[in-house]
Amino acid sequence: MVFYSILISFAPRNERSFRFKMIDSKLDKRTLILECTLNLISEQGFHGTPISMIAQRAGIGAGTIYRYFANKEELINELFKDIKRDIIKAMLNNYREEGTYEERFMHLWKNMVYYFMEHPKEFQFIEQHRYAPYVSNLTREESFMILSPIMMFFIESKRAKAMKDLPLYTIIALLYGPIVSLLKQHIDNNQNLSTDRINQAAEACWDAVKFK
Amino acid sequence: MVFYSILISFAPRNERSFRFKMIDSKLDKRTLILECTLNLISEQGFHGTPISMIAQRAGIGAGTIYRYFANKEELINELFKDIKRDIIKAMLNNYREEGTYEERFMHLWKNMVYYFMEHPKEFQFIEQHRYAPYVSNLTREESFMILSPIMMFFIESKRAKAMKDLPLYTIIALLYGPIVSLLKQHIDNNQNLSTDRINQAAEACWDAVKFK
Amino acid sequence: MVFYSILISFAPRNERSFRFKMIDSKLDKRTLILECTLNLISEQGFHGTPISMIAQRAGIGAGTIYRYFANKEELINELFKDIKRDIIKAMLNNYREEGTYEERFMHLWKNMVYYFMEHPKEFQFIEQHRYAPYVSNLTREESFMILSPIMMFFIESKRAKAMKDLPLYTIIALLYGPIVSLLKQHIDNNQNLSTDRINQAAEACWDAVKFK
Amino acid sequence: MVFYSILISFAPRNERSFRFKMIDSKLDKRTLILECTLNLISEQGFHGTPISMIAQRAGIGAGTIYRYFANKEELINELFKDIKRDIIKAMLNNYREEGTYEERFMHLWKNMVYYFMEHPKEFQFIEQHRYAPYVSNLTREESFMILSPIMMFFIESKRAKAMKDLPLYTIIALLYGPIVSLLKQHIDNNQNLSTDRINQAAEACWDAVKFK
DNA sequence: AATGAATGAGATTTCATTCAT
DNA sequence: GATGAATGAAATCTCATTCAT
Repeated sequence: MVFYSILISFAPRNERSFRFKMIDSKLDKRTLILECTLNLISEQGFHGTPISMIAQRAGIGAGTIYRYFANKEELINELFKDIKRDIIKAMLNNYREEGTYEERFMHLWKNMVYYFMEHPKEFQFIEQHRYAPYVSNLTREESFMILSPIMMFFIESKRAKAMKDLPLYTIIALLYGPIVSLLKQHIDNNQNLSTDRINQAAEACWDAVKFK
Repeated sequence: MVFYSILISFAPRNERSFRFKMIDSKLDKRTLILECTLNLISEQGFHGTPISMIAQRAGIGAGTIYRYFANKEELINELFKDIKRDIIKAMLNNYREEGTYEERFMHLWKNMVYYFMEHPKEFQFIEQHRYAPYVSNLTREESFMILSPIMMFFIESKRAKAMKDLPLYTIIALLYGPIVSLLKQHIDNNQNLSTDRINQAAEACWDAVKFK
Repeated sequence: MVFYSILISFAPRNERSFRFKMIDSKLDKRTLILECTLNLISEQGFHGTPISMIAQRAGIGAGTIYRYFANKEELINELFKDIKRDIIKAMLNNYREEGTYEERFMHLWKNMVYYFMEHPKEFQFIEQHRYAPYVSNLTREESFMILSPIMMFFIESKRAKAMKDLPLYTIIALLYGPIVSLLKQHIDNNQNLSTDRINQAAEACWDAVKFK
Repeated sequence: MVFYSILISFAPRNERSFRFKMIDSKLDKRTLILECTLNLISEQGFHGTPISMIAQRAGIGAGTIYRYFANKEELINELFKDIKRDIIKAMLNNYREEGTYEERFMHLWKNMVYYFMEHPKEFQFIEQHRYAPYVSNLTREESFMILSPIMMFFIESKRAKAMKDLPLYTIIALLYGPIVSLLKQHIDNNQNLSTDRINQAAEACWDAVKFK
């Protein structure tokens, strides 16, 4: 469940992350490796992407990757975490705690849809690797560390009788589940996501959870 | 998009299925291999499940697997197809074209949830392998061959003004997406799916698509 | 050196060979297996011809082959020996110990060329497997058992000062070597062997060995 | 037809050959692999020479071989091409376009015999793999690219009425065929090739093709 | 720090041979 | 006698990881 797993991984940046924006060739290379990994995995699949191919694409030596990541598992893992951070960031883009609950929901929900539409590789990667053993372990560890603004929004909405009094996780399923399905249709099945379809679906999602 | 891909694969049973219940050691072995594969993949993941391990678990020689499946890809593929057939069968279990549209929806929707709850390995496998290259090809090939009762139900519901006039694929996303999310919570995150939660979610899904 | 190895393998038929012409289903099957083996090897190469394929082509069970041949090596071996016998037989076809030495040489030499032209599979098989370890051992064992009419012809020709006084094996090389080369050209390189080319070459070979 | 296929492969040396004499560990390893392959194949036969054995003999890891050759077929192929180059080089050793045609023929012909006598493994390998599918393709591709000095020599000899007016390929068969046969006797059958026998055979070959 | 050649464990797959039917 | 399913040893090949340069 990505929505959930995204929310909970809104953890404080570690040392590495702090240096993230510095113009630091070491971190540039780290980012480069992650980008090449994402691109190659979305092109060739996980099986078809050996470390040597990532190195070649990145224009570096294979051994160099091991200066940034302990092993292939950690590389995938870090990529997963980085993408989750980006998703959260995108979803909260321009989000203000004002307006009606419906308006705020629409903002968050559509932000996510548009982010995924603009980043299909990230979407596919997250969906594909959700079940990988290392990812789920990680997720669980981080699970109760953070309560993100989005979780807060749901809780507040329920309290304010704007949303049905459903279990938090049921709400997440009702709102995030359709996003995944719509995007898979969009990406895989050529069931194009027009602005109209997005708006209709957003409304329907709200109908599912809004207080009657 | 599994809901969809499941629907369209409601093809007539092939020879194999007919002979299925015969006490036929050859078919027993085929089934045995598929079962061991499913179990091992759900335990060890796809990467952690070499052919040799499947053979060992099944108590047969590794080469024997190649008498039943041309290669590992075909084995996974056949497993995927078999599970899809079972899911469809389960969803249509006791389904009758009578009662209100809401009642009929509840029947289909809950059938699917319960099937997945009772078959978590199958659920995980289907979700995990949706992106595998062979699967998407398969899906597309079968895509327009069959119009299942479920698709018919959606179309009829719209015509009868029981459901909103949304694109068919939007409806599917709104109804199937939450199932996937709920089940992932159930299986991965220990967010248990009680009968209450299921009923609440079913109602909310209906709220999302029902004609207002 | 096939010419040589052919000559010396003109051994008395063993029990099996005696029954060869009987209408004996066991022997028919043996012959069938050998024929299919030869055909498949010439089509698919030795590597591409597993026992199971031979069995399939012959329309019999794989296990059955093991009733006729102890193992694959023996099968190839027997095929080799059978073909050698046929070649000898063909070369001596209509051969009479009369006429000039040149005439008798022409008869033998052309018989062999024509036989190979009509049996390219046999030719290729013999050439291909000359080096197989089992074959060379065999050849050596049989080597000094038989003095064939052809060897006799060479010896007599030398004695009669019709041929140069060259070592027997030199004569064989001078006469058989060009046959192999010509046939490889014919089969591989589309350097067609016309009657003219054959006659010219036969004459040239005779020029090589005839007494001056 | 090797004589021919040798002649036509007298291509300009590639990069590899240039760097050949440099003390370059990478090329040393490539050469090492080829040498071990040739030795093992001549000892154990093609079937009896798995990659792992080559690696062991070369004292390197099995995977290393795949850094130099894409697969086993390419390894054999490269070995074939390398040997062909060496043969051509040997045959033209000290060859000058002067003297009588007979003298020049003797030089070329004996050079080849002596090279093969000194390199029996190379001889056997070339003879053994002439029929391999990849080799014949190769040969054909290169077929019309090069007109070697040897072909020129034959053509010129015919024009000068030093040789009979036979088709070029017939001449090749008459001269190369006996070489193969003689060497097989020498190597397989212990029919030793003395200088006398070589000289006699060379003369006889010349008798076969010389203008009368 | 960066490289990429080398490694070798391990994966997939083939196939000669056996043996229960 | 015939069969062909089953076997499993062995072959080819891949690739994550190491380490000398």
